[in-house]
Amino acid sequence: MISKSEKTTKYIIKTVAPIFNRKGYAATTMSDLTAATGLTKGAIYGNFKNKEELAIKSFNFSVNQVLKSISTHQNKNKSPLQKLYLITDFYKNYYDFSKKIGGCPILNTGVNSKNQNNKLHHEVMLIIDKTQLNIAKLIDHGKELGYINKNINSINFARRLYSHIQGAVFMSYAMNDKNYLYVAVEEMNHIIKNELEKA
Amino acid sequence: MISKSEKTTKYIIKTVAPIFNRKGYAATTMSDLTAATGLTKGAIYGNFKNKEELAIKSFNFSVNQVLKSISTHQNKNKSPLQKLYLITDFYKNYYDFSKKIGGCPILNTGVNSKNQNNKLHHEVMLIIDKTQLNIAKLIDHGKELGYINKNINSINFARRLYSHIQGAVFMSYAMNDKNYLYVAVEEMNHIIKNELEKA
DNA sequence: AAATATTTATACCATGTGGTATATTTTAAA
DNA sequence: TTTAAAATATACCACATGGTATAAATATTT
Repeated sequence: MISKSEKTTKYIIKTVAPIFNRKGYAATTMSDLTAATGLTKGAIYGNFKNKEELAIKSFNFSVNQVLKSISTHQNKNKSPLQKLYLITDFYKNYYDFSKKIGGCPILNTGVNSKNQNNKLHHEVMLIIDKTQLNIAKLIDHGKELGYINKNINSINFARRLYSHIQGAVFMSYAMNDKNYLYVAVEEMNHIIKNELEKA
Repeated sequence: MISKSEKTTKYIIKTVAPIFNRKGYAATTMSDLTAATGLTKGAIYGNFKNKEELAIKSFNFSVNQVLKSISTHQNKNKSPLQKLYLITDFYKNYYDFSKKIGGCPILNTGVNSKNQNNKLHHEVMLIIDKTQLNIAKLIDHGKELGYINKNINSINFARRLYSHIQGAVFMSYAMNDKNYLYVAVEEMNHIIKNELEKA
């Protein structure tokens, strides 16, 4: 049996996550949160220890929205190499996708939490590490199946790919221009084909 | 004759710029600024209309520190192609360099000002546009002198280069790892050599 | 249906916020 | 050296901040 507070807890996180994402931890006020949820501070503090706990759970909610969407997108193909291409393909629509959730949570929280909120920043680093590792595992799997060149360093390649994509995510966000993403995806696909794929 | 206020105005900007850069506009309080400068609010508001004006001038100060350093670094060589390599070379040390000024002002303000402060965000876009245009001009000059392949689209290449670098700037910042910059610089140099340089 | 436990609203707290009017001090001009 | 002007400090403003104790309302159990 799901309790009342479990439902409102989820409702608060879902409602509040895009606000934290867009404005950052410090700039988001409790008034923003009560206004958005239609609840009072009493209700919010009844479900969360403090603003920070809510911010961290909101960040993880936003990140999971991204990761789930990538995962779903990847289910279109079984091959690890094709799953890699499906990652870059996902980012073609990331400008519009991330707009709906208040921007890229990794980029926004990565920048906003640095030197500001160690717990949040720690969460960001964990997610980046995890994501890069997942890409590396995909590459390893591709090696095993003989699709991918075994000379390549999986984790290094994953880091390059992620860095490249985040650059385009930032540029498209800062300049309101999806084209940065399109170009970066083309470039990444080119690199995957030339460096990763076996002849 | 330089007036007293001109000196304190510059002193305030110089002192305050890294704080705005690190914390962002909203999270930086007037108390932060009076504490750092050792001046009172009366003094600060005597030299600046409001917090926003000071933030914009601080941003431009931080950006100019970066641009001047790049420019100085570029003076090591006259050739436009070599000047391009000197740009990427500059970013090898950007982790330590930007740390001194509170982080990359383009990245930080680009993210923090989006949907938060339109004037600041506008400044960021102007600087990015200007920087990309300068890179494109360098490429154009290289074409004229016969060093660079004329088939390449200068502004598109400049955008790719900038996007790639900012990705590494973000990753190194978020992950406390200079290696992202080293790898991205190597990759960019490789791309410049293969795509730009005439055989 | 009554009693109990959980959840939410109200009213408040001390402190901090950006900003300003004015007094005081410091600088420059006469 | 006196005087006018410019720059800085003080003291204050109304309002917002994160957070809490407690009362009211709502669910849940008995």
